[in-house]
Amino acid sequence: MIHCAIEKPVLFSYEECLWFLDRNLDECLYRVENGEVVRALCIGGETVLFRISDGGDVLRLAISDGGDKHMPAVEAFVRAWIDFDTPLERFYEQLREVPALSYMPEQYGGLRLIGIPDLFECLCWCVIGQQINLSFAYTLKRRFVENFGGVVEKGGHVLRTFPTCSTVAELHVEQLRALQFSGGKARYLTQIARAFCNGDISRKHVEPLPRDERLRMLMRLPGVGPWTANYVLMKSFRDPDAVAVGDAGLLNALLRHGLITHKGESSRIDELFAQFAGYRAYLVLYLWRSLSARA
DNA sequence: CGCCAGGTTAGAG
DNA sequence: CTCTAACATGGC
Repeated sequence: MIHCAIEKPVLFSYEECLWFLDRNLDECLYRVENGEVVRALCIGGETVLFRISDGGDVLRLAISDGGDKHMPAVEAFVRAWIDFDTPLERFYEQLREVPALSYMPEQYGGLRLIGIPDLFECLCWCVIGQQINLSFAYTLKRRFVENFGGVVEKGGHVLRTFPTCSTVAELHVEQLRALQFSGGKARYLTQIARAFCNGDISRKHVEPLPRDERLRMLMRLPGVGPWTANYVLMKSFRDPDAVAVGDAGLLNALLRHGLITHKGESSRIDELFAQFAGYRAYLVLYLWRSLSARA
């Protein structure tokens, strides 16, 4: 067991981030227990288990034995996953300028944009979640991971890793249909997996491109439309201005705040987001956050 | 039973 | 380019 402490950034709330990580009880890629996050991570062919806990001014990381040499990679993953490196001061100023949103820095202060660093995982999660309610989406993801992903058992924990593209590329549509995936989702998932295996797409290819090119590259994949492409920019590439256009939850949040009176007021939405240049993705996150009551 | 859900696609006009 | 139906199923 090796430990490490990361200094928390300004405007960081362990509690808020933990709330986000724990808000859905059916998450299968990590566990939240006793205020700690436990997760498995594949690094260079090895699977290491790590644990995150609150250490006051620091975040504590612990890696289970054997994984000592992977601490730098785990630390880098956690920093990226929980978005340590975005300063939020300016965003909170922007929120305070909009009366309907001015409560947010107080209510959700320190909430960070928890990402999905792996591009393949992020795309699969989008396809799984399209046009179904979130709880069913988590059910489908669990079935997907439990049936086709990896398992690690260490120190009394059973943890799972996301299926690899080579595994998913070999799946038959009927295997996914049996898990109650629609025919469309089943086809998209296997086709996207093949695109990764073929090298038709990879993070390395997409990352260097400007936003429009990234969107275009992503939308060439089957099952990837504007919503998914922007969601991927937000959660996997950390584009600060990516907005999941037309998102059902986002529209509901805008309605609840009286920022629009009916869905389809795209010009008014554009105006609002224009005020949040540099932090549009964070505005989406905080609006999503507002849809869930505090536990 | 009906309507909506972290949408996308194919086909028609 | 815009509009529509179909997709499959759960939650309410």
